[in-house]
Amino acid sequence: MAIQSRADAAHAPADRLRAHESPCDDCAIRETSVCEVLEPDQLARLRTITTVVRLDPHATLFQEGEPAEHLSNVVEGAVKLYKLLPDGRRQITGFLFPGDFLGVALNKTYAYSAEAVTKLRLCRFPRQRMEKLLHELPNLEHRLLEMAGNELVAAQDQMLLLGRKTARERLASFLLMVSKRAVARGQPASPLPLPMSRADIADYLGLTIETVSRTFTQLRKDGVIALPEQTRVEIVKREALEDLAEGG
Amino acid sequence: MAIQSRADAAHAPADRLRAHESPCDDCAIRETSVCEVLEPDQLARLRTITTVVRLDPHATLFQEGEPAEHLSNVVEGAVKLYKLLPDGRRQITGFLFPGDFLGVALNKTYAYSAEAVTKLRLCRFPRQRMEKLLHELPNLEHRLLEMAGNELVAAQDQMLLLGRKTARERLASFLLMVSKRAVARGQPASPLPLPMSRADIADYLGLTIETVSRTFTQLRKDGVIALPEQTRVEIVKREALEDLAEGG
DNA sequence: CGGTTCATTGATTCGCGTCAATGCAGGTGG
DNA sequence: CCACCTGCATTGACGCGAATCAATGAACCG
Repeated sequence: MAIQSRADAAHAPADRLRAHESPCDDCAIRETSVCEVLEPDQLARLRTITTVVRLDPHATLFQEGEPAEHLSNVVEGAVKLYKLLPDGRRQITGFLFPGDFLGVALNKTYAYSAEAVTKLRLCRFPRQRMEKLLHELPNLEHRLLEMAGNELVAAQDQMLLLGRKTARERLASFLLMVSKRAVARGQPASPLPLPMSRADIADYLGLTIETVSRTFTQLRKDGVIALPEQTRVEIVKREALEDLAEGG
Repeated sequence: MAIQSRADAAHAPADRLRAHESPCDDCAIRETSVCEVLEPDQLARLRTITTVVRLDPHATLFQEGEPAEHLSNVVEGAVKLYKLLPDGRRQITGFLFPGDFLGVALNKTYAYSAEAVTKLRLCRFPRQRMEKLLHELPNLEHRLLEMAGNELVAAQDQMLLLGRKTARERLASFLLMVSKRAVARGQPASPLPLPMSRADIADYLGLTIETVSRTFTQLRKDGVIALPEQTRVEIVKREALEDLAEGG
């Protein structure tokens, strides 16, 4: 698992300008991200510490254990977060999509590694300056606490999935999660683009590639989903999928 | 799984007085809980919305989906948090010990059920009044965000455990977690009281009672731990246990 | 068009779950 | 004080769901 390119590479300096030039007004994720709670003047202050960063697929944003220098807001693309065991076993703890915030926990070191799944555009904030800003903008801090709460709820759902659900139930839950988040971003619930590989899905669900593949095939044969392409799923019987996801 | 007694039962009214009478000065968990960041006058304000609650083992604090009326601080005893699937499969998402805070997420409804593992003493706060207080005491809100961050890190560790670790590795991780938290509370790292049942441990680790029991026996035969009683574990070879927990 | 990467499918294995029996401690009543 | 019950925990025999090992297929790309 080689580090392919770093967030602080070539693009960043050029893009910092861009953050100042183009106001956030025409930002697609404006109303779903952290920024939503900010008044225009507060937003302007946030923008002064913002760097827009672009990354290619497979680029490493940071690795577990490194000092946490930046927080980020995903503007475009998808990110995966994961933890590794020394022998290489991997658990993906989450996927981030546009509007998601990277680093709500505000820890001094990263608790997980992060890698670009697709081409990526981020708004990046230096952690120290962001924390200073938090002290001055209580509504921003409040918003962060709210987002942390949402993440905790999602984490608990994922524990239930990993500890107690079957392979079928896991995949059903996963597809519904991706679908719901697509809707939250104003995209159709189906057909659903799946930017991540089968290996990523497997490592997110605590399964193997083979089991994920077999389970996709099963669900397709059962008429619950369709797979027009490998990276696209159509949810045919949403209710059946929901029953499955809840163990019904 | 019957509801045996509720938090708002007999004890509460009598104990509310107690919260006013006895100051927090001689509280054993004062310096490890939320309260640690509060100035004396702030603490006094928190105390005005505090009710001390005592509960017996197996008492239900609240159930998943109920409106979240209270937040609590565990003063004495242990709590388990869990989620259920419709068919009864259960995943325990966490154990709380003295000093731990119940409800950092600040959600409108409880995302999990909570039940007393042992005799329990809690400081309980009405959520609405607590949120109002948060707006007035930014340091309290900041502390809550910090605690939410810690919970998120723990949740991610647990996902790695549930998704990728073997039964031996899970039990090793569990024992070390309990041990570390005992130390954090100023108690010895070993021998370790295990107030929860084998069923609770199983549901926390995504295993069955039988597998937990067999794995305990294994670790005992390997000389890594000793089990002087069912509810007490001695960590004999801590390093071996740590290697195991990390997949070594 | 060969090479590379990823997904699918099949055959087999294996760790943990399930089912069942036994052990063991604490509580209760005769 | 002991017989009995009851609720865990332990141990054993067996089965199953997902992992592993292996082969094939399909898309992409220089």
